[in-house]
Amino acid sequence: MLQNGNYEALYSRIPCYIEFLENCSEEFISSAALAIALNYGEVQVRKDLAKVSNGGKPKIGYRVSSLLVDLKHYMRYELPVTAVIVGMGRLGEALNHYHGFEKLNLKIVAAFDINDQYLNLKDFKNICERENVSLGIITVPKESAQEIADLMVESNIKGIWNFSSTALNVPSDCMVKNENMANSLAILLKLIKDRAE
Amino acid sequence: MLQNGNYEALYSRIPCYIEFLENCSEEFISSAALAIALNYGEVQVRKDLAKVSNGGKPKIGYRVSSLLVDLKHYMRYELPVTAVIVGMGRLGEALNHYHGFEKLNLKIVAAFDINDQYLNLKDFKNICERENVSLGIITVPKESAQEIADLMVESNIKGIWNFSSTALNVPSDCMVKNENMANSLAILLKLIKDRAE
DNA sequence: TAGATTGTTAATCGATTAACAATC
DNA sequence: TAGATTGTTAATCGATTAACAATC
Repeated sequence: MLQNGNYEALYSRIPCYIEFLENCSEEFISSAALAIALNYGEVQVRKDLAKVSNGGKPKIGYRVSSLLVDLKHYMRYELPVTAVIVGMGRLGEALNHYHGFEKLNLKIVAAFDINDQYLNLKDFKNICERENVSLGIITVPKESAQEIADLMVESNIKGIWNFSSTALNVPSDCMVKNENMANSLAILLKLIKDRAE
Repeated sequence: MLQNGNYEALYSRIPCYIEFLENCSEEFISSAALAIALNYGEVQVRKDLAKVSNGGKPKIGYRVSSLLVDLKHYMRYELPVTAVIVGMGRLGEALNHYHGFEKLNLKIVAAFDINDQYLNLKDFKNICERENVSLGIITVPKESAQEIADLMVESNIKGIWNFSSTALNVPSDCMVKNENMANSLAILLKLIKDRAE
């Protein structure tokens, strides 16, 4: 496993900066204005931007256009990635049609399911190798999630976006990001319930 | 805004403990076994469980059944919550049919959309008040997200699960949890790309 | 020059990990 | 009693915030 810092907190804010700046018509913007718009601390914004760009100018702020270039480059948006998705239930369908992945330079090249209106899993490895797929999206029920993950690892996929509600076992050179809807909701419900006393 | 600690990290692990223990047929379990199964640190498991239950027994471990009771009670699973969902595109449909919210004691009682096969927004406030709705799920495009959020606040909703890709402005007694798919994916892509050198 | 704004250093905070003491 | 396992105290780590110095 590689070792140079994780910065997930930072990585999660950068797309928000990008989103906001894409819709910003000014030539320059200050850290204070960004902080207010995105509900972050002012110092935090300056720290984030310092890590990513070569800085703003006192009294003027940051040039929006070059900040955008720097932020996107930092996130490596310019590198295209191809993905496949396995499990074409409602969630799989939703992700497959989602607008907003294009701007990340992600292309979903194949959709698999046991339902034969989609691609058959027997062709999975071939297709992944031919299309040089590096991301796998898992939207199958938890019972079959691990076997799909195994197939993905075997097919040289480097990252898994896991929507099934089970922990996956994969070698350390394959990244897994769990996106468990029910768990995420459980956190919000706990916060709501605690506030209500 | 209430002030007694946030513990989001802890809250996000608890549903995983619960999930695992639901499918565990032993009478007792050790922190080490849980740690291995869920890929957490052993000490972290013990700290988490100490916060939630009244403890295990050295040499024996934790009683699975009472641990489950304590974990669910800590998360307040016993309190039912009613929710509404606005925006019945593919993602809205997926969430509306999602299995796994029931176990959290959440019931989605109404689905709204401008498409008139669903409920009309003009009845929103009435329905929310009648059904005592405390959670709103937003799956509309970002252009209309803020106005839906305003309507929810006005209708006394206490928490918003926001799938639109924009920051919402709400008073501090309404919790917002952002679930921005594209941003979440961006983080994973960044990690994958960095690893590939 | 004065003032606004960036950049940096130090302090705080929270979460995780390590070391070890307590207990069945 | 010895050994396994829990529980707790202290150390570490990372992220955020506060205070202030640098600069245009």
